[in-house]
Amino acid sequence: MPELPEVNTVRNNFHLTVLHLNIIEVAVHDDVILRNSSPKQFKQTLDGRRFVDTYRQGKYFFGILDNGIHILFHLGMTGDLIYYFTRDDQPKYERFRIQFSDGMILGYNDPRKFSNILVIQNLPIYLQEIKLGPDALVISQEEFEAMFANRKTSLKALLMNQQLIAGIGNLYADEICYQAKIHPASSAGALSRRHLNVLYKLMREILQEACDREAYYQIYPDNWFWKWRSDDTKVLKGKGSVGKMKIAGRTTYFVEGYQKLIV
DNA sequence: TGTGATGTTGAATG
DNA sequence: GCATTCAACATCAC
Repeated sequence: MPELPEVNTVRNNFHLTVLHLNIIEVAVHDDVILRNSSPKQFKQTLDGRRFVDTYRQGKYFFGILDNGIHILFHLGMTGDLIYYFTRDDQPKYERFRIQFSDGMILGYNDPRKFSNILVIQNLPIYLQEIKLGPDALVISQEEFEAMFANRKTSLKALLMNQQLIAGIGNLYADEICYQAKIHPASSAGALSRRHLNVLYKLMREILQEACDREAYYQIYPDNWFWKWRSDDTKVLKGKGSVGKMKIAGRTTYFVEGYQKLIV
């Protein structure tokens, strides 16, 4: 689920549903994803409070309580926030739930339990500790271009490095490389100003478009890569065959020939 | 039955 | 200290 557009959508929904509502009950079913608090501490932190605002940087989404404490909801690979009213609708892999004064329940669902739920006293210090880079929709073109200087790593690894630029994961990295017609294994430091210009523009376009469509894949534009990458008999045939390889430890799809390898 | 999965991290290496 | 790579994390679904 969760790269920048997905997390942004989670944030928007959070605003539309539970912001400013009083928290009346918190229940923890599986505490593995609570990385710096016990279930008891977690409950005490939330009980009787309200979320009054949120903050998102890359894939890091924070709910801000009325006493200034931040709760990080990092969704990992499979985390999601589900809203419901009756127990029948409780999601199958709910790890904890927060009930609000209007009866709405926020269920935190995460089959794979790679989520990180943290209680954070001081947001700036935390962000500094994890050295989180600027959000991909906020970073300036100058900052973006400067990241690439003298980098030995691959384009894809750079795009997915959250300490350099926050928000891009495996799927959107492939999409950006495809639309830019640049091979994801290209050497980051070897890209020209022109390449970087195209990459920056496309990165913003793709992420913004995905945010606008609320990360709802089915209504993404037809010419996007993700739709066809597993089916090279169709749209991509005229461009080349779809290649698959591991880059930066992740399965990577690209179109041979069409995406130029720059080294 | 194996394999891979939209992420991060800490250890290991250079 | 910095840059980079990669196994490990825990579990489900095809």
